Amino acid sequence: MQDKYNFSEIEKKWQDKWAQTNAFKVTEDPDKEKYYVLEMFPYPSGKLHMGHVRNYSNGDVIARFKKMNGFNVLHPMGYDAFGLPAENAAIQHNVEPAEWTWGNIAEMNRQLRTLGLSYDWDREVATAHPNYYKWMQWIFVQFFKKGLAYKKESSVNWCPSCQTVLANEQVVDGCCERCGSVVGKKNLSQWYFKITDYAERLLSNLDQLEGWPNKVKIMQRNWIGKSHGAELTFKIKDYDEELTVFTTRIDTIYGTTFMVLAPEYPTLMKMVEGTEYEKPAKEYIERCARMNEIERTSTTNEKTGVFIGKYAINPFSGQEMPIYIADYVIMGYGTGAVMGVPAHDQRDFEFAKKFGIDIIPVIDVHDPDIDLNNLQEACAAEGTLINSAEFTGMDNKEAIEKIAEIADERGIGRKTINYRLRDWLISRQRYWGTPIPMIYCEDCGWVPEKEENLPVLLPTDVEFTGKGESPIVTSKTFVDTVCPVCGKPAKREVDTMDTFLDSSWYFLRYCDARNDEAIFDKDKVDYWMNVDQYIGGVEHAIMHLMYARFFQMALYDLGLVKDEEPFKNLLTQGMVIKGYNDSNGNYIKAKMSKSLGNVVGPAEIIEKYGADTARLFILFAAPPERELDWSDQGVEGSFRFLNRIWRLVAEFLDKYENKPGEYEIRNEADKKLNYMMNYAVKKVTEDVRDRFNFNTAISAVMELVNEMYRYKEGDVNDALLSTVIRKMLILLAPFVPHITEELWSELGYEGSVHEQSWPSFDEKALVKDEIEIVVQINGKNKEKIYIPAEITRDEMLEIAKENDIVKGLIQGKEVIKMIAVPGRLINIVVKG
RNA sequence: GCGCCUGUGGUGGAAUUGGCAGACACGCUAGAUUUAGGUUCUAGUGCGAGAGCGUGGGGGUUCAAGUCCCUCCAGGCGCACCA
Repeated sequence: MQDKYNFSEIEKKWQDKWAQTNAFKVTEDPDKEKYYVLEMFPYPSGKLHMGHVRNYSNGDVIARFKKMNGFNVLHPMGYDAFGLPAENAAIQHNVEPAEWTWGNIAEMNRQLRTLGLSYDWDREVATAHPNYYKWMQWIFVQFFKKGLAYKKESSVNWCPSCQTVLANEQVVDGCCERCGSVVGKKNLSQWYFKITDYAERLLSNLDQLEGWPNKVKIMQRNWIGKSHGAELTFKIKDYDEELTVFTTRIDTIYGTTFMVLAPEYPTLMKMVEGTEYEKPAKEYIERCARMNEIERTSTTNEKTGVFIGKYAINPFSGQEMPIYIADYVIMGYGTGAVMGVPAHDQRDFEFAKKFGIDIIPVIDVHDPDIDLNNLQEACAAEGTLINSAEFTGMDNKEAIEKIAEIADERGIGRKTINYRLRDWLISRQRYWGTPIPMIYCEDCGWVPEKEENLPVLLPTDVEFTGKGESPIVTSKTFVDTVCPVCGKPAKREVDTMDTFLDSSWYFLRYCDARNDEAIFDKDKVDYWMNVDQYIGGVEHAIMHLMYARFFQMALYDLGLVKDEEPFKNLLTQGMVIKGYNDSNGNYIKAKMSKSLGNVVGPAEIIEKYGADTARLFILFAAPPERELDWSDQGVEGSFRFLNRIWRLVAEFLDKYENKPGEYEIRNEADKKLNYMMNYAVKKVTEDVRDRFNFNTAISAVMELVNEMYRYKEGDVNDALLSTVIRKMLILLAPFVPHITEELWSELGYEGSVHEQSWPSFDEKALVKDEIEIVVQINGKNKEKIYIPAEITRDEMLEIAKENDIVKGLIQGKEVIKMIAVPGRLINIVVKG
């Protein structure tokens, strides 16, 4: 055996071998328990970064561990291959998006293989491949037929830089999630998915997702934004229209002194038409329309608005209340109309102050610090109703129920629920995406392409200008077609789908990735789904993870899958960060990024130390959910540990014969090593299986290796040492697959270390005869005593009291209490 | 503003059920090996001269608190004029 740990040679050798033998191919096996482990698939940018390496290393440990524990493991990989960068490459470098994408995928495949990951490559998918997007279009058609896809014109988020619309979820702080440009508004006719039909299920199912991090569930709950309240209808004085508002505080109805409509309120202009209020209203609405999302939603803005000359009638008090337009009311939430209760809502309070509207307190909050008749700010607390006719004196929670009930009886309102979640806008004015398989016919309207004609292929005769509409309109072959229903000339939809659709069901396609006849075979999906362990970054907490849940539910309703939820357990891994010195020389830790110059590429680490070292460092430096602080010195340390193992095995083979099996425990040294070995097996098993604490699992093996180094300097029991080495290699195999495979073969073992079953541990070896017990006096550590392990509480205390140091410390003092915790400590409480 | 998370040596982190704080690793110090550097090996390494003191600060519960409760501070994340 070579003295030197020649990682590059070893890693290449085994990667080739695994590829040739298709080592990680799996098929359905009803006799075995299945385990589906999935890492979020990458966008094929062409270059792997450390975040990818961390993601896939985590998944690979779990996959290999589960396989060694007897599970039939599905561990696939693929590419989220549609998207804007390919199109930008086309504009900037004049390369076809397809060519650019397939080239990147080939390059990423090569890089992924250098990491030694246990994927079943036969199941690889790429969403930009017609074999994949054919079924994406098929799903769209099913959704359309079920009424889940519809087209409507409305004011949408428009990114002026990407030249496309964005979903609500893709607007972050008023800016485009992708490019950071300030998002504007535009009226366009676009395709939507009715995700709001699923709001309640998306919300309530979260409770069943016990294997999901709380943080993600809370974020989804907030995003869905369920709000209990009531709708209430107001008549308008001398005008034949009613206004309906949504409110969570119908108990404050007697404190309502004005009404506010959103600038986009549909019948607004009709209300002011031909009156003196038409001009100011129009000006105000236009001013709002010009504002971008940031200006519009800034909470620091002073309230603005204009009176429209009409009065609503409070259905309970009969009072006439002026109606205003104000931009603090949003058309997208509730009804776009709000009842103004300045005494008990801060925004209404500010508005009322500015416009000199009455502030009538109707809830007594029983707080001596608050003067209800001279409020300095709105008071939103619970309390007792005042100034509220027959409801005065009622508890406000009771009043919420009662008033809604009466409104219902009178036919002017009812209890209702509102969600913040909006329907999902899925059209994109882009080329490099799945074509929406819809056709517009003058007579038949929007009709889907016939299923036998799918896929609707992306045309290749297009020009990439980067301006305005979808580049597909420039195709001479795509747009004109015939109506699938009546056969008359018709036009195809030129927009493509949001790429988040592609990634909302790829985990299902992996179950049967090469099926040309159907989206997938139901038996196969029923066997593999759900995903037992999903792993990815927390940045996907809302969009991807909610869209995928929506798809799964909709497909469930179509009878295509057997569960409503796709991902049983979710692991959200932390970012990879690295310290750097900023322009002032301060040391700052931040996410690896090109602009900060604190990037370490996987390729350079693999070249210098090998994939096993890169994996080991990443797995050892922090538990998966935390941020990972990149440290070049830490990488050196991991490399050192692998060299240490290499030398240990080399020296062993030099001196002894490898003969694992029966061995005798001859002395204390044997016993200690045997203990450490069993302890490591127990620790690694439990840390990986129950907690994904890979860092502490690795540290347990490090302790074992340290013990082996001590042990080999003494009287060596070669059968025992052979066994320890064998088990150590198996324990490390999921983390560092190449070096363990090489050493396995050097030791003369048949087959692959990765085919071995996971070792068990001997409980008996973990029982110690004598244990160390801490003796505390008044809770302070004073002495350590060694006592037999099997001993009663009373015997423990006797031994402690006989100890000279303890005796001295309690002499002349009154012993008040003695506490003995078997196996841990003794605490003697004394006075005086 | 609301919601959530995190604060432990010089550094990354450990302490799983309230029971020896600092496992393991990095770094550092000394020594050995080496012509030298590197590698490797050995010993030491929370602070303090010491009794002691130590898990962001303050308070509490308990025989016992990194862990439970209250409160404040700092950093991070999410949502945000959501009626």
